[in-house]
Amino acid sequence: MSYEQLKLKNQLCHRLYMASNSVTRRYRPHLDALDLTYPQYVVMMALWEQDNVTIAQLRELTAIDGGALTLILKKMTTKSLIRIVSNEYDKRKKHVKLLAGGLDLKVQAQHIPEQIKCNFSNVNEEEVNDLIALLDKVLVNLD
Amino acid sequence: MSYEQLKLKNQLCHRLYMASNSVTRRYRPHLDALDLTYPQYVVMMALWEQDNVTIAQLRELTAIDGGALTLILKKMTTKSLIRIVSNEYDKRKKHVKLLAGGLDLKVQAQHIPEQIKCNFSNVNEEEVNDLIALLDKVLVNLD
DNA sequence: TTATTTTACTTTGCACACAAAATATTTGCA
DNA sequence: TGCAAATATTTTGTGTGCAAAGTAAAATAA
Repeated sequence: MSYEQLKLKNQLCHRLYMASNSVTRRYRPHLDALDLTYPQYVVMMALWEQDNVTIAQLRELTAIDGGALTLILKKMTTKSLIRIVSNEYDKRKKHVKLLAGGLDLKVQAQHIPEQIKCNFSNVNEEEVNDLIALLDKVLVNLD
Repeated sequence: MSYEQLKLKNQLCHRLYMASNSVTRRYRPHLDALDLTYPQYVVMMALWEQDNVTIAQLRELTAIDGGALTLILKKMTTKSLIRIVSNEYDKRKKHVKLLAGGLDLKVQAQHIPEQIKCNFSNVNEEEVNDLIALLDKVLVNLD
């Protein structure tokens, strides 16, 4: 009956918590320049890949909570990055469309990924891929 | 000039974001039973390992933001889990001490780790260890 | 000693993350 | 047709995460 399993050093979840917060924090200076928060950046990346998706699809793609997404999209609308359009045939559904300002940001954002990689000097390309693969395995069983 | 790097599937950070949120969400039902949030649980784990630490040490151990930690400790004090005591020789420093209620929770919490592992049927013990090792490598360069 | 700087912690303001309740439509069934 | 169940999104309330400003005490410099 050792409480070994309760020690912080054995908690995968705490590692994920620290890593997620730490890495996201590294994005901040880059995203400040675009006047975006990290979740807003995630929404933008989703839209740059596929424009005119419904809010439900965006939730699926980004894994951002629905309630939070409403606020995030509202702010992005205020910044004229996107436009929300109700579906003509099913008024419950709403589509999110990029505006010119949102499209332009893609050009400014294109170098962020490689700049972020500089923060990972301690892990090589292969390890990043291993990490992504393992996280994807973890994510299979979760939501 | 492909925008390949901006695609969500290539973002380590988004994986960390999703994994951290998803895994933490899995703790919720278990922690609700103890009337703890996840960050509060992290603080408890730290204290169960080492009692009577300063708030600065707790910040170091848990990687929880200082401002947030003040609120978290306030709530834990209200629940009579801990007690905050000013250092006699340096009144800037404060020590966090477990109360009986906080100690008792350890017994109730001891089976949470193995119950959580049931959510990771898709990854084996070795993969969890690999994941932890890789995350630790990532964390070396961050804060 | 007194003034300045540093250290430890708290407060404030904003942006999520989340569960649960509310709202508005649409679908499916009697 | 009419109405209950399902779907899509928003709202509400609580709890962080974080940067920046504020406060108080201790260490250091002048």
